[in-house]
Amino acid sequence: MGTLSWRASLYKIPAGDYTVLVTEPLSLRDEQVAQTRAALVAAGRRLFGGQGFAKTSVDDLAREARVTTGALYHHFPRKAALFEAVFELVHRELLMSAAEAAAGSPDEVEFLARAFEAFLDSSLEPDIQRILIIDAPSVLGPVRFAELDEQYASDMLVEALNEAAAAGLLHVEDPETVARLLLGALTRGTMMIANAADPRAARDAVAAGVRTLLAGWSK
Amino acid sequence: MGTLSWRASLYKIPAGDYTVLVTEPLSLRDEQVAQTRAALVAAGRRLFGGQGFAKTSVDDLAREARVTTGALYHHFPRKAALFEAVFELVHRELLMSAAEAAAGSPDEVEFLARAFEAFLDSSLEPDIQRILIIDAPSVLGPVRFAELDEQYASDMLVEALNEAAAAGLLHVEDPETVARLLLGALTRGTMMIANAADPRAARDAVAAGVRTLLAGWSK
DNA sequence: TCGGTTCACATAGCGTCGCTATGTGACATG
DNA sequence: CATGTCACATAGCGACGCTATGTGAACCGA
Repeated sequence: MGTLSWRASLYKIPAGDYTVLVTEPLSLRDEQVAQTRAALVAAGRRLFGGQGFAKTSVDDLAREARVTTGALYHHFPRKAALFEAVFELVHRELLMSAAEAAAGSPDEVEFLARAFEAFLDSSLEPDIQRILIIDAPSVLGPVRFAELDEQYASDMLVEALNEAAAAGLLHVEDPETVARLLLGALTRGTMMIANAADPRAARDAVAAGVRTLLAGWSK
Repeated sequence: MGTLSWRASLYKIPAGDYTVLVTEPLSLRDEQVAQTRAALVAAGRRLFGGQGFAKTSVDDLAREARVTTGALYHHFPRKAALFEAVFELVHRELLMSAAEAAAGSPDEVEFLARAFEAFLDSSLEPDIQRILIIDAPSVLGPVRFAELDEQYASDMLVEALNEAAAAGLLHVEDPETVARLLLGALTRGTMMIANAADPRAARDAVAAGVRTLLAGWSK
């Protein structure tokens, strides 16, 4: 436990359990520590997702987590560091649900299309959009945002593109670049959907557009 | 002058002159007012572009514009309102330079490709990226950002797509959606470029990727 | 030309925010 | 059981966004 940094993901939340870096059983005290941290991250998820980063004060966060600001600053050196933990959590959930939704696809291209649509569905929830798309770039800064986004989204997409290419289904010269561009298109698609008068219709329109993009690379 | 709101774009800056809503000659006093406003917007452009919205204080802005904070709040009701004026200015400049760079293209598809590359070149300048891409969504909020982005970018893109489709060069079913997706891909492309170890190489890779996207819709 | 009105800006200060310095008590350790 | 550690709590500082109010110059009708 001694080397457990604030960046490590050791906490329990209703959506699932993640234990990283630590394999041995935790003492009672360490469990309470993890609980406090989890409460802070959960509070961050609710408040950042609901009203955005700027309008959420550190006092709000501490109150929502039923701790004091001192506890918050014991776990996270800055307000933005708590946001980063929330960002990672939400991103991980999003990836998992997308992969789950796309599992069992008949081929690699269909896997991509289904994963994209799952991504779009998630962004029907405005809190996810607020955290991952609206606030993250400015709060984390462009450099850190690019690092995390690469780690959580781009890498997986590159892998999927490469598999589809290996299967002979897609013709992609530069998967690294294409993955970012696709991700950008998807991101903007989510903003369209979230702000559309008819989100359901917008979702279907974006999904069709993305499938058209994929079709453009088909052999 | 009486109905001139803070949203109106009446100022002079080194990059060009914009006079909106007012056609009759200005009095000396009105010119000084426009000068003050221009100084504030110019200061906002420098500071917001250099250090970002959050790290730029209202005092910084007033000092840079060589006025007091009272003057700033006389022209703009909130700090974010000054940012919005800067956003509109930069966006307009970007559109004009992109259209200029693409003028004289042999066909509509080539016009699009050249305009896109001009857009990418502009984002080699980190201040433009910081304002238009990183900070704008969170500062303006998703709703206002979507409105402005539609007004300044999407509409023009939709028009260009429709022209290309009318010329029989592109097969686009839903130009509205495709425009947003393309714009999203471009936006992410600019982030790639700005954070790349070799921006020039990244620029060419993104440009090639975007041309591939367009090729996917070619007949 | 003169009086009053307007208004562009200056000045001072309030409430809130992010963050820090310091205190404290429970628990782990030998 | 004594001692150290550490997970928090408490208090407060400096900076920030914004507002209330003051002021002087420019405009305007008589």
